[in-house]
Amino acid sequence: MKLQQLRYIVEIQRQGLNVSEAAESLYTSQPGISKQVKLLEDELGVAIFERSGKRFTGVSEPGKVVLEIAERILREAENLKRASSEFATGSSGRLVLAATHTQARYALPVVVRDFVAQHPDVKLEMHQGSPIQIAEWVVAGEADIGIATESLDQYQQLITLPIRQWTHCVIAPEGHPILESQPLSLNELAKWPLITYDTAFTGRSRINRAFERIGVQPNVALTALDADVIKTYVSLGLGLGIISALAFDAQRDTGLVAIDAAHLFESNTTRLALRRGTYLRRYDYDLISLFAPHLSKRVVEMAMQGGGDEYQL
Amino acid sequence: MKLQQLRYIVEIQRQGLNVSEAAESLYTSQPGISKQVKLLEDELGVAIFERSGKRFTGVSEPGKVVLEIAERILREAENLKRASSEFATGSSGRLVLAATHTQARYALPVVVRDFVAQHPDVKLEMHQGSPIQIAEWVVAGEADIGIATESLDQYQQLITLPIRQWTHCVIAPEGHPILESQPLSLNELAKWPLITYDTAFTGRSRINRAFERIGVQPNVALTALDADVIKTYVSLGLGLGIISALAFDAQRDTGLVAIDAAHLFESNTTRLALRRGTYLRRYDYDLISLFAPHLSKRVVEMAMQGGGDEYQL
DNA sequence: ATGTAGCGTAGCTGTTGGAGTTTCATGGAG
DNA sequence: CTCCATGAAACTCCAACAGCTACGCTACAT
Repeated sequence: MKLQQLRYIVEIQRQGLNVSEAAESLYTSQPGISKQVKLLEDELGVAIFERSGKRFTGVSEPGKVVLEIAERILREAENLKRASSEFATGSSGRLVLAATHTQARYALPVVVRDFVAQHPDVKLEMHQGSPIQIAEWVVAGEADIGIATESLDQYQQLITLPIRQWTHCVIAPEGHPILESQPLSLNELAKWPLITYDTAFTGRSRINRAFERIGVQPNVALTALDADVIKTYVSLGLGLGIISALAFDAQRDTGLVAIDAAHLFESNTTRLALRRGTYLRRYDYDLISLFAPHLSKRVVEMAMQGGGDEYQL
Repeated sequence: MKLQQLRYIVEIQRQGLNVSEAAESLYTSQPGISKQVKLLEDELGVAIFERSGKRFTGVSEPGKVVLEIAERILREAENLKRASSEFATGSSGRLVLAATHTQARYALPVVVRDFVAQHPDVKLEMHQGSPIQIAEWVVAGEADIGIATESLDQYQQLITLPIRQWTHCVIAPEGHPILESQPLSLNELAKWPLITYDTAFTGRSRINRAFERIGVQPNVALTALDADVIKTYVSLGLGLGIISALAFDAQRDTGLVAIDAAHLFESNTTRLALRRGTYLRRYDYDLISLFAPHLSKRVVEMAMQGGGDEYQL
């Protein structure tokens, strides 16, 4: 059994059972792969793939088990390389951070600044995307750390850790009549056109749920992917905005007023996602600790080990 | 990176950093190993071993991490072979069960009989040993399943599951004066010479602790590794026996009387030990379920996954 | 000082992984 | 039904390399 052979079968599966494509993506020849697959199957004594004639048509029952274990082995092999390259290159390296707009724009700048100062030799890359994209990047190993408020709990292969809680706030242009009605209620809010986040972004699900619970259909005039766009349209008078309280800055956002809405919508928890079983380098831990001081190396290790038991904020 | 290279470095560590011995135990030549180690170190960019001149004198810091991951990879590779050989050979295979005398003699016979009937093609091997030996066999992968009452919780690499609780009983020759004193007390017991298990066997620690707690020094005249020996000497009138209640059978053990001692000594829990991260075959699960019906495949899988969270009887 | 255990180096060889080309099987379009 | 496109297997060939033997060198013990 060779690591190479395992790489081949995993890649064949990834390419939808097409050996030629697998060969291409691994920069080798199709016959070479065919041969190695055959050798592996002979050695293990089981057929990994189902064939009809010369086509691969499926993964056999034993093949499923074999592929699963093979993937684990390859992941560990990846870890081995990561771990030793960390030692080899000292503090230098590359860290890919995947985050949503909200996090990238409002929460991460300070963290990134401090991290870059602490680790000048680490190339920090930020990938911005939707929560689902973020989760998938982390699962695929394309990102080392993912940060988002939604969707991260859907993936069995992710370990997620709570970073911080936050609530929504309502923003209105100065002088808007709603500013008179204190305290703010959902019914009051529903009378106005609303501008808020797109589905599956930044706590949008909590907003929907709040209105659903009182049986009121909000008038969502416009949805956007980020608070900056929302703020722009609120300034233009198109409606009231509902955004993360993290995203409002009284200094900068002139002409706008924020009203706390913690009592209207459930609070949200920003979470950090790591791929289960991945080796974390010193600077991975450092970035996490910078972002969430309560997540010490020890706490993160526990979560990676335990898997099941959830760390509570 | 090749699996072979990982095997080499792990074996070097196992053989106390002696490359020549590692070569011998892997049936290959010393220069071959030296060369592969060097290649691996070059590829990873780190020195795995510390050398003084041409001697290997230690494992470097990165080497520790590398070796740890390498061991995981090799274990998974082992799992892959086990898994596919299970499919390849159908229901046949080999299962090594390590147990103490008490278990092998009194608890396992029924289980083994049923298992053999269920799986005529599986070669069942029993290794009898001390609890510590059992634990080490399982850790080393020499035994698939270990069963004992003591010591199993000392090993981080083992998953242990509770099988059943049992208590001790006192055995005496018929007509012995102690049979008059009901209920039995520790102080009463301490007046007679006692015959019981050797240290670290079958709940002996509980026996010691009970006497310690009341500050009485028991007169242990003889210790043995198993209940059969103890019973023999009790029959000869050398003293009173303290054995597992499992080991007494009123039918067979004529001339002896057992007195329940559940109120004198803490109860003991027989545990089953598996190596963390090992692939279990269908018949491994079957044997476990036969022995402990509450340990269904699902429960065992949970324990293997979770690791931390303990299943309670 | 000297012997020995034990690793590295050199050179050789058999094995094998992979490239290139050809052949064969399948399934879909006309 | 025929023909063609797709895609896997078969075969040959070659370069790379793992591993072996022989030998030299270093560290350490006596």
